[in-house]
Amino acid sequence: MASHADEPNVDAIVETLVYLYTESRRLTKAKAREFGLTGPQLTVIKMLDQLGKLSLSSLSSRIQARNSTVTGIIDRMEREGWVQRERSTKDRRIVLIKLTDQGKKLAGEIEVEPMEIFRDGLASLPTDDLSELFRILGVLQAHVRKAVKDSPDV
Amino acid sequence: MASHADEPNVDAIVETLVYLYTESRRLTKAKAREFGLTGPQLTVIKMLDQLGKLSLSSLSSRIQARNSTVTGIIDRMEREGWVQRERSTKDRRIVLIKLTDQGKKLAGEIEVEPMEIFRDGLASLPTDDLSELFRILGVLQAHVRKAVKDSPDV
DNA sequence: TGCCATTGCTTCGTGTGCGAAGTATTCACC
DNA sequence: GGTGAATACTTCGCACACGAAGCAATGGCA
Repeated sequence: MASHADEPNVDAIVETLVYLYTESRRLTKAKAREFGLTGPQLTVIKMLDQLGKLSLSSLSSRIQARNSTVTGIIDRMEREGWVQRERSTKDRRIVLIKLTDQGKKLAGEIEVEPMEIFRDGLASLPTDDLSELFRILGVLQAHVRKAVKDSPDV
Repeated sequence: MASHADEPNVDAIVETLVYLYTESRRLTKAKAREFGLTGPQLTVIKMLDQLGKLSLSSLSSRIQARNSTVTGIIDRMEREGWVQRERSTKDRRIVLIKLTDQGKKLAGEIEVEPMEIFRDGLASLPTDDLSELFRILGVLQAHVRKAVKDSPDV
């Protein structure tokens, strides 16, 4: 029910956003490769290094992926010996993920951030632009969150 | 060589951007499903409907994917009878992709845009914000393009 | 004209990414 | 305390997504 094609900028903005996301992800992946990691694996290992043990679910929501996706990622990381699954004693449904010693060592050697190129771009912006961007994206996020909530997921 | 963690907004912006992209893609995928399509297939069919015949390469660059990815997408769409491959006579290396009659019919029935939720959010913004966003994203894009050009792809 | 680098596409192997369905566990409520 | 709904995770099948390697066609240049 949206009326499109009334504001030509919209198409350009969407295109730019997709470009920024896709290309940043590609460059991150290429960097991660140098450490024998994939993109998502880099994100996970950094996150565990900073936050310690995390349940699979909280890991999923933090990296914006579904549990079924993260199960696979952790499977492969466990196979490589970087992480370890551990059943929570309080709630035996919960699987906690933690870095192994080898995983911690690897995490320490990595000097790359996920979406690093995009971050660098942001860092080069004047503070005012950063604030504006933060504000506007916030509005957009609220809009999308509402749409997600109202969508037929129930 | 970037100094991170100096501007707390950066992390939040990255997170928001990833959220917007991921969730918009998911919702598009869900909408596309109602027409028996996947997300990328929806994008391709809309594009071909608007632009007519396109080479596989130009299709790839327009949807921000690699040729090897698009080959697979077109394989499946051809299997469903929506598109057709056609060898260019001018340059026999080039494969032109075009909609079949069935594909055109389907394209006409679809009232969804790729990233529609994000577009809707943009449409609800005041014009000034839209311009600001356009400008700032443009700066970021220039930054990333430079990084891509300088990366060891050569 | 001939040769080689380049271009356009496909093939292959691996890793996401997801929904649907399944299992185990916990919770809510009676 | 027992039972059904809810939660946490896994499994499965399918569709991207990509790099590397391969093949065919084209172009550049001697």
